[in-house]
Amino acid sequence: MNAASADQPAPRRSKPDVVDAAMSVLAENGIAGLSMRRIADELDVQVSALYWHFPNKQALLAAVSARMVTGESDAESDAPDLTATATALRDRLLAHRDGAEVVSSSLALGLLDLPARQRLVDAALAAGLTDAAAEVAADTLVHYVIGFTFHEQQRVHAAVIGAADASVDLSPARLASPDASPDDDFAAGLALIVSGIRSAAVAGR
Amino acid sequence: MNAASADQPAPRRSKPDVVDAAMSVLAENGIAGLSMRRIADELDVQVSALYWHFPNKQALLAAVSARMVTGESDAESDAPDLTATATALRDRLLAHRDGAEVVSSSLALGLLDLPARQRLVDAALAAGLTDAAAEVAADTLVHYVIGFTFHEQQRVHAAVIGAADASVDLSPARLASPDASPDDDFAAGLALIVSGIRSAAVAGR
DNA sequence: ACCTGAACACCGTTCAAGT
DNA sequence: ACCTGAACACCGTTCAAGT
Repeated sequence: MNAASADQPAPRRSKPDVVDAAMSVLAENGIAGLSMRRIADELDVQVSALYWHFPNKQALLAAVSARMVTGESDAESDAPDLTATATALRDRLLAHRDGAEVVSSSLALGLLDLPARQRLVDAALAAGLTDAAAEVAADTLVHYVIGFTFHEQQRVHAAVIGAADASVDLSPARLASPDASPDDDFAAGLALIVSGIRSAAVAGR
Repeated sequence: MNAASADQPAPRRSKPDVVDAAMSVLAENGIAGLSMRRIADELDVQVSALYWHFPNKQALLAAVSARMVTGESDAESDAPDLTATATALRDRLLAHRDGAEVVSSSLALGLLDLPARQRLVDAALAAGLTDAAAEVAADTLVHYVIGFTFHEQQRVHAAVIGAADASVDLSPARLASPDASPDDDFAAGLALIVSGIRSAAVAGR
């Protein structure tokens, strides 16, 4: 039907095209289904073609991660705020299927720069921390945001698979306060850390 | 040499034997090299034999995780202490190659009970938090410990592979205070959270 | 009860060769 | 510069069959 009549100049793909394809495969299949072959299929290309654009899968994943955590809102936030920046990072991760896991691995491998981290450092400095303490505070918040969101997103996946039974599916925190949502739990834990950071500012004076 | 002369009664393996084999494969090859086939080889058994003992790889990993985080020191600690319990959990994770990653996935899938979490809840209650706040505090600490250690252990791996260059290999915190070790950074972040928890105890009174 | 042997449906990565 | 086609060395899981 289309083999002989095709007169197209054979469309060539760019790096951003590959990232686009990877992100749509991720959205549809999750990180477990994000294979190089599926990405290639999405682009109507052979798997080996991907290796001209990226040296390996991790590098492609790092580019996907950068897309997730980098955006317009970076310049908007005028006054640096710990809670707002941490919450915005969480929202970014939640906006993509398995976002926390993808970002976590790129970050740990040193393949990703997290813009939110610098904003957290600035906010901590503005709160009165020393340079060294501000770095520690930023890393603590980043670990908390990614850890919490990773856990939350993996649980969604586990629920779909049915791997965990109903009793385990409820986190212990939910038993203590049955009305709390993940958002509330996240905010409560975040408030704890931010409060600790404020104390450090006072103590370090 | 040994095929015809073998008179052994064909040794059968138990569940703990499989976990033993998995842990030694993990120690030698890391989580990336922890395959069902390598575990089977370690036991001198066919891969399919593993599926009589465990329904799938995740269940085996959960049993490995439980070994890592459960131990004798659980009953020893008389007075519940937030800092000591969090530090002890970190030490457990560090004691095994890729320990944080293995435990993290089992935990997120709801396949692992973390004894340290209950001890953290108890410590938070003893510090004066409400029931709901103590659960949040425990989860916050668990996320921090696992997130920090996971990041640290992945970086070790990245350094071995040589994936990250030297400039990225140094965390930003290290640039600010060049003498700080991972242990110091961990302790500093932990102190931040514990301080926040103490504030919550005062505020909730 | 515990394990073998063989298969199924996949993986990431490499590489000569084409245009 | 960008991609194909084919191969290499792996995966997790299933299942009939053996003892």
